[in-house]
Amino acid sequence: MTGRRTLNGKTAIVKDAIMRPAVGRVAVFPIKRETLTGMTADALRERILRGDYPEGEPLRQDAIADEFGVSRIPVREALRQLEAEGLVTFNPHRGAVVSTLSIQEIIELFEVRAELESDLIRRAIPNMTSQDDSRAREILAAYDAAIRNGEVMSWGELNWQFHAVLYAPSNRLFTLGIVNKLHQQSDRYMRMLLALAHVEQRAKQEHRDIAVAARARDVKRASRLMREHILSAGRILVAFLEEHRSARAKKTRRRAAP
Amino acid sequence: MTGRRTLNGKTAIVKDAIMRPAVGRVAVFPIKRETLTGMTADALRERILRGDYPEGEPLRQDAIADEFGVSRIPVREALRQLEAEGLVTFNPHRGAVVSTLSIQEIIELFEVRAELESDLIRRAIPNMTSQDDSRAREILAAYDAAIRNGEVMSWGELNWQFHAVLYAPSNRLFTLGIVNKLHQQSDRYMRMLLALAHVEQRAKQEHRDIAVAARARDVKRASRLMREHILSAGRILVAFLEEHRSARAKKTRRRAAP
DNA sequence: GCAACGGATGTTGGATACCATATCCGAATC
DNA sequence: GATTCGGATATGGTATCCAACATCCGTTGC
Repeated sequence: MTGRRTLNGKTAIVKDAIMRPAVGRVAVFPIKRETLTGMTADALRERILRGDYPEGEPLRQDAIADEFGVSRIPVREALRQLEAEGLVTFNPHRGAVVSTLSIQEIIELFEVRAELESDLIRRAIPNMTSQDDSRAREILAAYDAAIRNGEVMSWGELNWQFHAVLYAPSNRLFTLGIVNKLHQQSDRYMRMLLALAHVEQRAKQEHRDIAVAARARDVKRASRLMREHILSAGRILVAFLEEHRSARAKKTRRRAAP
Repeated sequence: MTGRRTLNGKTAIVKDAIMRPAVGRVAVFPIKRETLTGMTADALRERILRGDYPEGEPLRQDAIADEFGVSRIPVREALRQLEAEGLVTFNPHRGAVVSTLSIQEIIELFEVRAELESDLIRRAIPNMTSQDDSRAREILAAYDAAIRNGEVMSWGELNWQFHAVLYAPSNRLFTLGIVNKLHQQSDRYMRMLLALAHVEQRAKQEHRDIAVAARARDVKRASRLMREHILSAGRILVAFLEEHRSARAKKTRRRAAP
């Protein structure tokens, strides 16, 4: 066996399963040969993005290594990687914690996104085909279905896919990589206010409007709508966080000095 | 002794030296307590940015660990960090190499910079004070002196400082962090064509023009000049690289089949 | 009563030794 | 000439050990 089994039913990152066709048979499909470091990084990233590890949560190397059934080395390397992605913060000799963005940083995050993404869709629309249109429509449908069924989990992924489909015809992979990282950060926070129904409905309508403008190849309108879509989402999130954080700060103070 | 001595006169990252005042004396200044991983990452980053390690150069863990007088662990973590910064590329089981940006990626790099930095200076100018003006003037003077003395080494740092001083009044640290990383990548390539005198002179004049517009608090003009400054630098670099790379490709082909 | 001191304790940062495996390279083979 | 078959070599990873550091907590001293 290649993989490493957990001792007591914990998570475990398995290498097996995929790479075991029938006996004596040759594995035709290119087997996914990732390193443990990469898999650990992926697993941790997903947990952070899904909110399993909330803001400020300390990430103990031993515990994570234990849970995944690996040694501390790949865990540490994965954490370093996530640090450079902005998802994790290292305090020397005190370990890593899930990073916290200040209100100011979140404001900037959405404004940078607005800048880059309105530019991306502007460059993408001239290259769009009817295939892109129907692809966007499909994703929107899946998006709506997910909302109706209350699948909060898949929201982030579908939201990114919708944006990515609109930007893809720009053929700008480098920029898309940057924007993808920014999306990860913003989605991590957006998930917090998905419960608020009017936010979902609003985003859904804005997405629909953008798709229509793109289908009409209306560059200016689509670009403007995208910018406004991002900026308004940012404003709503910031308002929510300001209330949320000030409330939590009060509670902390009260607990500290009762 | 805290530090680790090299065995045979190699580079060595020293922890000592700084943290040893006179005997019995207390270290007043906050001693720089970085981890070896961090120091290794810094050292490697600088070497890559300075061009000591050229594009595509394989980065052997053992060799680096040896040269710095550390074990492989901090080296591997440092490399992971640099990977996420885009300076290094990992090929599973084949090791890390200094990353190479394609022409397309470099085009995008400069266009993203143009987008973000013209926006930054636009937001910064309303907050500028005469102190910022003189600070910019100082850096420009140092920049000129460096060019006159042919100090290619300090060019990248001074160039970034000039840009950073102009953007600082915007109070947008998050965006500045992104832009800083982009600058690192672009400076790495710009250094290649610093020998071309007309490029230096041109950049110098453009910087001067931008500084004048900023001093006049002319938002639109400064923003436009900055955008053009970045885009024209990008165009020159791309032209140079296209020639350079096609020439090298020919030579490689010839050597491969003589 | 309260601040300062001085251990416990636990975690990180790092070294070292060791191993399995993937990749590369050259020689032998067909 | 193309292919196959071994070594070399470097990476990815484990296990174990240790020093430095942060933090908590009880004690001391004022």
